[in-house]
Amino acid sequence: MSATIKDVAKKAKVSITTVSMVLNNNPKISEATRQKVLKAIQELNYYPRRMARGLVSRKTGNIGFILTEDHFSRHEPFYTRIFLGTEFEARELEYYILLTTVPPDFKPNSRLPRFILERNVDGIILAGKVPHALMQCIQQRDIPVVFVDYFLPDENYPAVLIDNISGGLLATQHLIKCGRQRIGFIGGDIQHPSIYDRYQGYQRALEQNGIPGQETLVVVDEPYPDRQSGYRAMEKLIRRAPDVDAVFACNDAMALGALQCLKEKGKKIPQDIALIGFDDVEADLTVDPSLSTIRVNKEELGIQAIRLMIEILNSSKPISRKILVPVELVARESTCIPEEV
Amino acid sequence: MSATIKDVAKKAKVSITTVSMVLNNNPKISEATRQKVLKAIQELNYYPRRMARGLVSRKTGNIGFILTEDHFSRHEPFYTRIFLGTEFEARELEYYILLTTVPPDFKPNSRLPRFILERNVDGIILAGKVPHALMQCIQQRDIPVVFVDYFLPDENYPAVLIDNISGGLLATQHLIKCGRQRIGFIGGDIQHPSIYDRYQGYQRALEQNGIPGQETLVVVDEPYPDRQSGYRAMEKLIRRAPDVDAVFACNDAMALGALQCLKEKGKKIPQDIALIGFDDVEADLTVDPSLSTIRVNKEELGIQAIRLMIEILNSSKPISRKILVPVELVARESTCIPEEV
DNA sequence: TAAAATTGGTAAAACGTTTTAACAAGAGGC
DNA sequence: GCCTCTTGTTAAAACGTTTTACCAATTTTA
Repeated sequence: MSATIKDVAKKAKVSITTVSMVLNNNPKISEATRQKVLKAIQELNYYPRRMARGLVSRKTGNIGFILTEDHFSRHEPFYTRIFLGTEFEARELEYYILLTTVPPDFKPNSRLPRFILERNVDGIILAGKVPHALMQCIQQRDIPVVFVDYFLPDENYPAVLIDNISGGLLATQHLIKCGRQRIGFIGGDIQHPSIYDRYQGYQRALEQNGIPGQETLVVVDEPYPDRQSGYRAMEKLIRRAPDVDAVFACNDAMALGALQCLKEKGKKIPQDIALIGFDDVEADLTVDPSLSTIRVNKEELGIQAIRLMIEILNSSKPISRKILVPVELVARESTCIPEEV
Repeated sequence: MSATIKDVAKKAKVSITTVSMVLNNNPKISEATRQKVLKAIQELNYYPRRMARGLVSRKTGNIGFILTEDHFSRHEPFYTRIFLGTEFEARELEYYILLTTVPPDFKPNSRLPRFILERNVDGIILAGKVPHALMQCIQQRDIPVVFVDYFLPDENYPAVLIDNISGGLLATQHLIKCGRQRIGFIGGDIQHPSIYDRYQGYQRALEQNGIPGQETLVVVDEPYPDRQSGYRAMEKLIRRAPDVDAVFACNDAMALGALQCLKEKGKKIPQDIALIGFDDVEADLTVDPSLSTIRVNKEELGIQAIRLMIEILNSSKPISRKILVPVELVARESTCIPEEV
């Protein structure tokens, strides 16, 4: 078996306590003994076991990452990239990430993620919309949390968020610059803070340009923003407002659904209708025409979440900062009329 | 504080040992006491702490995942997808993955991954080529390992591998079916088992079709198979064999470099030269013409690795099975001459 | 110079489990 | 009716750290 703290103490002729104090950089230890202990540690190739340490210190060195099942699949690149961002940064800052998913319909008596039951994380990152019942369970065990790309409007939790308002503004301004005036908005549940903010940006851009908003141009009655709902919303929009000449979809998934719908209806994009999404996922480039969008740096969201979490873990007082990650317009074929050759 | 095993024992009026035995499904416990204990556990909402459990049982419930730094970045989708595969499956089988990277030039006295020093994993998955010095360190601590997409030819470790020979065969047969006869091969270090096997498949396909192999058509003196080396290898190949009419690149990164080179030289693809890669990464679709390739199910590699690892962890005797994950031809524009309209 | 404070260190308790060894109580063999 | 086996349970040791409470020696204060 490999060396334990006991072996080090014996070799350095000091007590176990002293070795522990050296390990934890306790300033009460004199330089002389510190060196003595350090030498023994090196000679024995000693390194403290995480499990022994964690049992008494109640620190695990792990950060939990929770998302709903529908947000973690090989077809959902968005949250996966955020997760990878947390992995990048956690590695840097000497933490490990434990990932788990929960069912979207998590009930108060559903089985909690194992790492919570086992007390195997110091804090939890919640990515995307999380079931409210889960939040309550976490809250009552008071484990520190950081939200990513979601937050509860009433409560004051720390969160890392996309600058959705700016994104909505950018997207809509771009459509206006392309000469469009009848600009539609299609979204999922408008109660979702991200979608709401993107909608706010849309509204503000219209106002700034003196374009009157119109209810018929806004379709936000789909519960979940995916391709299917994008298709349906687009169908509805074009039925209600046949003269629509541009569409801002609340995310790329819906935009791609809308694109399919428009193609089937024989609309030319962008000539008849310009289309812009939000997120910038890989699929945007594989469709024809390629999809303009608002680029979100997904890894950055994860990185910031880890930094914030670790700041919280090291702080004695509560922190409830919100961090806004900036976005960027990516103009592609779906909004830019190609030069005639 | 939340309940401990002690509280359960007190409530159920049994010893701590008995509770522990119930938790671990020890058959020596009578049904009556088992029920009594179970009831107490439920009433107290008890769940054993991982850290306490792990300290004595010497099981962590974690599996380490190691790759070299250059294999884990946002521009390297291949190994990232394998990693995600392990996350998918580990979640299913009640393990957590701890990810870390090591420098490609890991030296015998380099700092080992922290989870090894801390004894915080039950086994380690090694993805891609790993430094030999690292392997030796792991070996002498005898931690179970599973290789993914790499193995040491001399040693007999369990491994999950791509069916590279079949892939090389498929790719080359496809080029032959497209009517090509002067088929080049460009690869990185031919010592690398994956590249060697792809080359073997290439050779076999030529043989089967009675096409003589020619040394001038094979360029394998690049050390690392990325875009730059693909560009260089292609330059060299076309200089040595100007009449080459098809190229099989050992992976998509090199193929994409080769594609760029060919375009700059004014070659029409696939008319003048057909091109096929290996791996199937996202970028294949974003280039023009889109790149034909051999698709590797990267998540599947990760999934199989986890299954194999857990089988090893649960087995008393050593297992050194090798699993071959099948591949699939994906014919795109870079090999298929488009119909004239 | 005596009392108080500081410095550098230690023994022992604690963390929450599993594992080991031992032990009653009852069953079966003779 | 004594011995041996089984069955079910337990007390205590062990796992490898950190934390707590205390102590002796030195330095500072009054």
